[in-house]
Amino acid sequence: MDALKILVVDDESRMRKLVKDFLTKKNFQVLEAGDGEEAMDIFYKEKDIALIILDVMMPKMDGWQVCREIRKNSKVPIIMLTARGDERDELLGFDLGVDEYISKPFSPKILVARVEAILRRTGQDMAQDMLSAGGIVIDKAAHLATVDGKPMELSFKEFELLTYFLENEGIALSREKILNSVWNYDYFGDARTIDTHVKKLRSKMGEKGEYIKTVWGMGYKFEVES
Amino acid sequence: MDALKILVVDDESRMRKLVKDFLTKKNFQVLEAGDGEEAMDIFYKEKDIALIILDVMMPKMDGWQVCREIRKNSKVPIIMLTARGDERDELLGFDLGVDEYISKPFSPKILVARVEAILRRTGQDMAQDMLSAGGIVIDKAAHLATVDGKPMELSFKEFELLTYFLENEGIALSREKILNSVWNYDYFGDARTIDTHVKKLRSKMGEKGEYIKTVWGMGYKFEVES
DNA sequence: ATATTTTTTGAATATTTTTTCATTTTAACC
DNA sequence: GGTTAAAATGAAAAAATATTCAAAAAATAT
Repeated sequence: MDALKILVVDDESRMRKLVKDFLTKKNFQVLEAGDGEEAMDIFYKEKDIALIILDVMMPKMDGWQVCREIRKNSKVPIIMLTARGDERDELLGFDLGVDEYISKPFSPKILVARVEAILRRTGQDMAQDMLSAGGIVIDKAAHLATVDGKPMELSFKEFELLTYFLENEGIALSREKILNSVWNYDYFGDARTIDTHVKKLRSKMGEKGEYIKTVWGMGYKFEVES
Repeated sequence: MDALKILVVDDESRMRKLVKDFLTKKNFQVLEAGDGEEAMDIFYKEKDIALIILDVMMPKMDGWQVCREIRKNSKVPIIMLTARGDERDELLGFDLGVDEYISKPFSPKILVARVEAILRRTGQDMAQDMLSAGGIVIDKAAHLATVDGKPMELSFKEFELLTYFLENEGIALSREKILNSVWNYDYFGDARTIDTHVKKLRSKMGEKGEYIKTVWGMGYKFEVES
């Protein structure tokens, strides 16, 4: 999984470094720009910037201008760094499509929290780990599986197994293959243990348990209808 | 600390619901009135309304009348919802002591921004860093958490942990992840220490302790209901 | 310094999951 | 149909994991 790119725009290099340090620690890739023009350059060159942190006060092209310019082409989330208590700014900003404000001075912790919250909200985070087929939905982030909207109470292994099935919809999977993927590769117990798990899965899935089909002399296959 | 009360007056219930939804999310308590008379009733009955959002066009008693009536006794901030581009209205309104205009149709985001700006301006603010879910409210600024309005006595770590849970509502969190976020990333103690904190949190949260769910073989998840 | 509170640790206990295994049922083939 | 191999089932043992408690250690306040 690649790190998400965050562009930090501020004329003070110390501030950039501070923010960068904290975001880097959280496994983001941080790009820096010292002024608005540079920011635009980088933004257009790099195709996949996930979020921009923008200081309002900058020489040449200020934060608002940069924001306006970017909004012409992109909906990338923008966090503005403002001086404390300037609500006029905020009003202006919300019209421009700013996602969040953080007033200086701020704690890096808050910054990081907001960044993560926004990325989560805009669904860019963790690649929206969702899977679905035939009314069964798997939300990896929540570690939750539902049938027709109703949550199933699955154990860890059951969840993993069902996920593996969904990821390989329509493909016949040998017990060996399942064992190697869902269990550890060095596992060496009885292959029949899979049968038991399949049994439980099927029963917890109700009538949709039929989607897990037995492939005789071979293993199992997840398939919706036919 | 109690949520601030906002009175929304509009004859269209759909509009009221829309506004209510957004404000509720930001942790305001929203009261609704379908016409001017009802609005006056509620305003006099409830002593501490922090702000009123008032539609101009209403049957019986229109927005102006309501505004005039309220201004006889109170300086509570008033936001008027007007049809687009009716400047005559605005002129009239400023004489009457209207604090802000928002012309329909508006984006709820803007509405929320204005509301918060006004409350900040009039010093009633405190909305800042609030989080809430399922009757649990966290005021980061005050470092205070409440269940159904009743404050919980949380230690520092407990507070941080609960905050982290709220910030990641619905997401399964591994112990490792929790450790890295709530504790320092270089912390290297026993992961069981989380369990102990969870236990205490749950007990202090009363029956809502159930919202912190155990994700077997994985960690914990904060989730309301279901 | 001393007292108090918070945080962490470690071990006992409880719970849940996973695996095993014997038995029954099912499918494929003659 | 009868035979055989494979899969489904159910119950129970084994393993893994979570909860709880009490006490030690650390941090804070007095």
